[in-house]
Amino acid sequence: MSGSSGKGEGSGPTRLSQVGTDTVVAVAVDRAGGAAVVRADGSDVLIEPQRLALELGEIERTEHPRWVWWSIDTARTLVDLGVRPARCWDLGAVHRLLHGGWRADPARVWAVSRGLDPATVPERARVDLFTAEEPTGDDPAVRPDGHLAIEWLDGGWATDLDALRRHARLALDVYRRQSDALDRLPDRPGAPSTATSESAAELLCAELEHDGLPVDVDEAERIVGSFVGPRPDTAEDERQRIHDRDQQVLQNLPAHARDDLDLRNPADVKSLLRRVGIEVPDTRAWRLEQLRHEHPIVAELLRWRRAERIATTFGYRWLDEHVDRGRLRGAWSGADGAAGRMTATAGLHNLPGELRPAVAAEPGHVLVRSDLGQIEPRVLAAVSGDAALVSATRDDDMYAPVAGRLGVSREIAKVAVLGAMYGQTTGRGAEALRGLERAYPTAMGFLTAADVAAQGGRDLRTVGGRLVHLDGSRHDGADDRTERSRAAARGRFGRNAMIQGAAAELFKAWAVTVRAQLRELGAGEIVLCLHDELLVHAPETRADHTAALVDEALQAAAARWQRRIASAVDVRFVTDTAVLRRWSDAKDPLPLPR
DNA sequence: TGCGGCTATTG
DNA sequence: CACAATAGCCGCAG
Repeated sequence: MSGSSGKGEGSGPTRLSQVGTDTVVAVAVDRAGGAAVVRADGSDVLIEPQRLALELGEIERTEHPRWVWWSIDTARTLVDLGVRPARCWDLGAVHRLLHGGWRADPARVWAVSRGLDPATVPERARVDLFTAEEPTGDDPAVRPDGHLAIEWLDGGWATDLDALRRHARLALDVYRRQSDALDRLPDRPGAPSTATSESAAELLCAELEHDGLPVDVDEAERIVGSFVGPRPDTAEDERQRIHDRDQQVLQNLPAHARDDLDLRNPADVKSLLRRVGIEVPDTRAWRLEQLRHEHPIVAELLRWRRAERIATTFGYRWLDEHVDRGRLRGAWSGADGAAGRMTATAGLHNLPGELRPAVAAEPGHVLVRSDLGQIEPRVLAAVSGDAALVSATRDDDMYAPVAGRLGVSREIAKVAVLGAMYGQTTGRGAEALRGLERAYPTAMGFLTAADVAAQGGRDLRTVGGRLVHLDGSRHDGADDRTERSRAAARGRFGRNAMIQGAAAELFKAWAVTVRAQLRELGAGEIVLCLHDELLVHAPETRADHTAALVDEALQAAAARWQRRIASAVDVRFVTDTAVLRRWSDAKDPLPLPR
């Protein structure tokens, strides 16, 4: 599948508009204005707003197309309408894959797809000064200089059907160009496959935002209350609570020393500790933990920190803001700016362990929790093609054979492997690192190559084709030592991005495979993605079925993902899957219903 | 009001 | 206390 672009008429390449055997249609939709669907053969369907759900649903059922759209905004609108397509192509997501970075607004995606300098993309304010530059060409959405016209520039989305049809046609044009670019990417034969799974992941994000994570609100309130007391009735009440909690710590000091001490100010905490004879370079919890027995105020302080954290970040205000009708909802992103992991707001990705009992299946349902075991070292074996490391992945615990080969304990082997992937050069794993170099030279060479390239400020690409941009610019006035430390940091970042990024691609391939199969079988819905862990909310009666589906989906996704790698290898990936009532029940799973 | 530093949580 | 993320509060510069 190479990009033989035929003779072009006008400007665009005329490559066949298909991914595999997919039928491709572009869609532009606006809830108030309707939708335009444009097929690859140029035919189109215009849909009035009141018939959106009906007709879009009908196209999905009868044509089963791959839907092309500009960004996750379209996915959100469709999900909102109750339309959940099986397959899609998200121009914004593919743009980020091909070109890196975070910004993927239509004006930018369009410009870059046509080889225009993104720095010349006009901004709204500038365009206003040059109204003479209003579109005059064949397509009123495209300016004479090749950039998208004013209607696109500030998120403005024209809502009449003619404009929507133009948006869809232009989307199809960008799709063809992106598809070509992916086919031509050197040494990344899997890039087109990454593009479709990254697109589906973006759609999954829209669904996660819509569906939310099931929360037992009473339990959540109970847990928050156990840290910070009952809900304050008034603002004054709340201030009093905060004061009381502060005094609980400060009463350990003589009265005259309590004033002017702010527990929220690290410098004040240092001087507080100095008063009781404790000198510390910083006041982080792990450091204070070791001094717990030195003075009673240390334990009080740690307890205060815990409560303060719940009160400020995961307290009643957090519940009120993010939990609605029993679901915790946040904004999801399919790929962060660095290596391409999914991200989420509203605490979905950093919920403290104490709050996990509040994440619970609804009546008649269960949570199927599944996580990938040792995903990063397994991914390292796959992307580097290191035969010895690949054979270590046959073990359920791949650190065991590594430890055996190195002649060190499992713990040391683990620290060394993780250290190699993070770029650690000192500490306990440092000596074992030399052993790794001898035993797994191909894997270590892969990491070193990424490190060296990144130190030099050269951009990298993950095995799936994601561009990881590195800023190699020198800062004026930075001395040699500073510059060396910046280069080293870039090296660690680049080395890790190749692993974390590839792992994120595998994870998303798994997640969207699970999504597709759940959809077909009505066996539940994904409610959380957590880097290497999936949470599926499933009907109780399908619990064992759903658990099996999740495991089988990994094998299918991992096989497809490995076929993306030029030096195809056979790494074993493993899951740990359990059926639970509450997220916290991981240690005590439900027996599967017979 | 915006930003860097510090802190805490997660994978 | 390496790699990544979100998020709160504080002090300080503008």
